[in-house]
Amino acid sequence: MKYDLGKKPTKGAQRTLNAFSETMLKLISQKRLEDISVSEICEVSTFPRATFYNYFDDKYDLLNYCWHIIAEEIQINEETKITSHGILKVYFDRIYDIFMENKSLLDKVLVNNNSSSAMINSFINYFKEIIHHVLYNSMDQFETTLPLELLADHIVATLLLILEWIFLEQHDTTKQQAHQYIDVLLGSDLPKFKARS
Amino acid sequence: MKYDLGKKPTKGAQRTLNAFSETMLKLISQKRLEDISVSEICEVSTFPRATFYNYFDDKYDLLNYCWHIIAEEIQINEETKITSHGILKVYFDRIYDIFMENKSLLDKVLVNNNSSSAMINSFINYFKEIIHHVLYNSMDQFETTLPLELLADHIVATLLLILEWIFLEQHDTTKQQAHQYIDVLLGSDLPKFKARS
DNA sequence: TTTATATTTAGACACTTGTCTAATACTCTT
DNA sequence: AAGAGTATTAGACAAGTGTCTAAATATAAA
Repeated sequence: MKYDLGKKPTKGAQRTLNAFSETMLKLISQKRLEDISVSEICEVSTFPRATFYNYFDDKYDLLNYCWHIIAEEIQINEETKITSHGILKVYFDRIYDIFMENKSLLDKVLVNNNSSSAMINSFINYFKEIIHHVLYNSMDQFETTLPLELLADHIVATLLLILEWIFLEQHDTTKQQAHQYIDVLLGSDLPKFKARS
Repeated sequence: MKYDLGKKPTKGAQRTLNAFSETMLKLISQKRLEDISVSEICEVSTFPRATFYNYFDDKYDLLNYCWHIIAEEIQINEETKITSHGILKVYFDRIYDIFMENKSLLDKVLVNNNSSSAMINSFINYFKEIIHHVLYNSMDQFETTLPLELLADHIVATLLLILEWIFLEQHDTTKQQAHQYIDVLLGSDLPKFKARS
């Protein structure tokens, strides 16, 4: 990303960011990511290519920014301190809700991109990263003989696998049913969690 | 892949396939995948670009063929019929051995591509696919309330996660230690397996 | 309102991509 | 050794990529 999201953007910058991300979401609802060029994104957004490259490295970078926009609602942050092993389901539920809110968009995108590994990887990896980040900072809660990083990776991968199963492979599943999947795949007795002190 | 790997290749075709795959492995040991162009691959191989496109769709397709070459030694096939739940470790060990045999190559590749998600995804996804394929055909061995596809995905993802931890994130780990990781992450009592009939 | 700063823009640059053609050369069988 | 079937090749094509300039605009803060 060329543009610094740290500072709060000016009016014009925000307009430009919005235009490009909305165009991208529109285009991936209509055709395969591979068939979308930066030139086309710019034509649809009625911005010149030079402006695109002021903000993004390439179309994948813009795509990542789109996930960022969608995920902004998550509000998982360091303050969400862990009070019980139910925390995993709290994380899971937040992402589940976001995906559910954006289900019609996701479904449209999948019609054209269900076999595009670049698209799927981009999407899954984005959410893996943000969950991994918050989860790893709570890992002192866990009692395990495993390397903490490895355990965190495994938990995150498992949560995302279930979300992928539900939303990308489109197996309608209630939150309750999904919680059962978590219990089975991560151990129904959750032996890896410390007793509360 | 433009070329049909089903039929056995002629002498010339084999020579060409070898030249391109050897060049690719050489180049990814030297620089980032993103910085390698089809033109460069062709210059190093002293083949014209037209020949490249006779065989491959693009550089990612060639990369996939490279993993195919490396994985050919695996010899996991349908005949390897499952006799006990130890089968998971059999699969794991085969890939572990292949990665170990190619460790010096992997290490060189990672120097330049440790942050290239295209490279890592290509590598991991290739091996996920081949393990998934053989594993899914043995899933009647498992006793579970989960959808079989989901359980298979989870097992494969977990095995690959451990291999990624060892070989890509380069935490030296013995096969025995890795087996312990499998036991813990997939359930030390392996409750998901049917009793033998 | 002015000014410093940030953003947008047109156009040019060298380079890469994937496809196509038609001529040439190889190599496998018989 | 001849012919059928494969494989290689040069070069051209339209399109896309990412970078760079320098001028023109827009914006935020004093």
